[in-house]
Amino acid sequence: MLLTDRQLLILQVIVDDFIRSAQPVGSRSLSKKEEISFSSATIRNEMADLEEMGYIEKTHTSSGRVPSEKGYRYYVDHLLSPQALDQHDIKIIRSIFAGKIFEFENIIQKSAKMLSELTNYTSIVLGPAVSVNKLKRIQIVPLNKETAVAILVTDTGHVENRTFSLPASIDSNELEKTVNILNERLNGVPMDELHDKIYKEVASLLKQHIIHYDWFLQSIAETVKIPNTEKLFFAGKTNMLSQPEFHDISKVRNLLTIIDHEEWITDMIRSNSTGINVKIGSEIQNSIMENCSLITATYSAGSEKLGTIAILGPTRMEYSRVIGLLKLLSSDLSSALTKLYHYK
Amino acid sequence: MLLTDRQLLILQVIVDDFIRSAQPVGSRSLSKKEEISFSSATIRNEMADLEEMGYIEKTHTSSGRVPSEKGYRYYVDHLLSPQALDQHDIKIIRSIFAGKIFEFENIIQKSAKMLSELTNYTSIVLGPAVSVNKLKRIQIVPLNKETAVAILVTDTGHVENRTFSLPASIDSNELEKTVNILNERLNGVPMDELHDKIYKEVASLLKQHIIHYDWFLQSIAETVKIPNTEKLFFAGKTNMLSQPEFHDISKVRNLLTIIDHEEWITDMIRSNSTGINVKIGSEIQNSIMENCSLITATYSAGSEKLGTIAILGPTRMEYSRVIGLLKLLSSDLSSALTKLYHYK
DNA sequence: GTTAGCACTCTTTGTTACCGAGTGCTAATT
DNA sequence: AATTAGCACTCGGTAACAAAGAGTGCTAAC
Repeated sequence: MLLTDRQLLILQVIVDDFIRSAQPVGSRSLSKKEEISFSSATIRNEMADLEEMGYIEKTHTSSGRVPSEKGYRYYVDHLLSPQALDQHDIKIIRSIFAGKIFEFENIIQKSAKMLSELTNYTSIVLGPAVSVNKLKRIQIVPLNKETAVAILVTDTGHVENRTFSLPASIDSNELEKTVNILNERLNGVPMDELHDKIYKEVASLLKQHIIHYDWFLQSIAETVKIPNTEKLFFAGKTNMLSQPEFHDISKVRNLLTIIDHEEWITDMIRSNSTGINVKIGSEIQNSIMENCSLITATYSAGSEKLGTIAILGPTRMEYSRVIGLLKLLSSDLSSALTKLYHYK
Repeated sequence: MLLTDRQLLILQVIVDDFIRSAQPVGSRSLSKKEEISFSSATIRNEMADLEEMGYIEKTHTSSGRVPSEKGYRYYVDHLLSPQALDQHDIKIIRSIFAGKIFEFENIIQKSAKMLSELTNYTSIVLGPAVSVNKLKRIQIVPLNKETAVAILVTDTGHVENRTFSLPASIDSNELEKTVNILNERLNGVPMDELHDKIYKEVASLLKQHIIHYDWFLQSIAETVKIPNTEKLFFAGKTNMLSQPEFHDISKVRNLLTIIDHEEWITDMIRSNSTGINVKIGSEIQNSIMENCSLITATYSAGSEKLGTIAILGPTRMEYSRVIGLLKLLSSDLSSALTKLYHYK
């Protein structure tokens, strides 16, 4: 059953008003708005219909109306006022990319910070999985007779390091040879294939040159196993506390607890589609996030998808503005990274 | 004016009871305790004296008493029941050091986590300043024609890395020479002296070998400037939310905001003395932390002080237990690190 | 189809009363 | 002289109740 134009208008004004005020919207206050020309009684009738269809709800029998999840969903899908981004917002976002950009993490963290400051919601950026990057160089720096640091540099300039035990028997000559072999054989290999590749291609070579090679080999292979979880960057974790729907301590606690579980957040945010994605309330599939919405946008370098930017806020979120901001940021970020990594 | 034994006893029981229950302690409930053999009227008289001397307070005219800051201070300084650590606590702390230890950050993070889980307070560990470590090796890995990653490894196995621009003119041969010179000249130099040392000792050498050396030199010198802030490790940031004194959202927000300002926390925790240090309420010198206490303990490797472990909780904190835990952990941590870094 | 009018519902706010836990003081007891 | 029993008093918390206000649904009139 389709909504009439008037119902659409009323739904839109209700959602807009509730997003702004966080207060249930009554027929009388609606009738006073300039975009609405009919009486409160008419509005009451229409609201009764909208409620019957599930787009709005009452908090109690004689209260004003509040958008339901279905209402928000409809609003986001069909009623979003054209996203004219604020000049100030644009300026702030652009400022992130003003200076020369060297490091990925830097710019990502800055993006997250700006987003959370602009919106006053929590922003989360999911970085690229290190595991898909390719090895540029491996280096082993002995610290003393028994331990050494292995350093892995990827083609994106990301550095991983890990300390491990050296075999007592090894000398610096052998170590150097090993490193050379490793670099020769492993250059350009994706990080998550290093472990296998070492056994397949490096083992035999190493055997010829190194005494006690087996234990050393295993040790290196183990060291090279980078956890393939994408790194998360947060900003504004506590912004939720200033939202009126979180004036209840226990809700806040639950929410912050979830936020501190990075693996859950990663699962929540990682998306296989590209572009903007809006999850409202129970669509997030997490009962504690029932009154939250999660808006995600993907970013990429060249044609390769790298990660996701997300904003977590109350269901009563400024969808229009947030979507606009995310679109802008993800596209700016993508082109910055494309340049940074010299994709064409 | 000295306290009588009976006043001491009463003060102690009040503090103990309040720490346990978070409820003001009345004369009647005190008189029922087995360690107390006199009547509630007597207790009332003594409490009036204790209040006059500023050790305890009333929340309103006819309420029970609550320890004042001065009361807590006296309690911590003189009345702490001998810290018999729970076997279970000891076991947990010891478990941190069970496996072979390779990496500093690992063990520190684990310590913070265990502490916060055991106590249900917020735990903060201040790591050592990287700036006092000595350079073990510097490595430069070119990513493409224009950029390269500089990697600095310290004698403690800590790795810092930074991306920077390469001069267009440089070739791999020159780069290799440069790295060799840097390593020759800078090995063992404290991290915070690298910048100066490069200008003093490396500049002239570099000049002989490298074309366009000046800009390159400056670029490297800049890259080598490691921020000399100590790294902070947190655990249980939101534990405060479960403390009854923080049932007020605005308090929680203020507190969490402070906690997210790492530089403030660093200042708060960094201590020049060694050993255990207890700061109660306003002694923390931060009005938002008025109802918090901060207990810190230092840890070291050999005779060199490395950092600080801290527990942040409500003034109504389990001082005895926390101090016990911190003493144990800081000494275990110190000996583990002493071993790890091969101090004698 | 729209709207004015009205009875009704439910939250919010304020008032009042009362209970219980606690105190300070005085007088009796040890 | 120190301790304790007794009692009047204070204050926070809770419940009960009333009144105000915002809102609804329905009916009848426009």
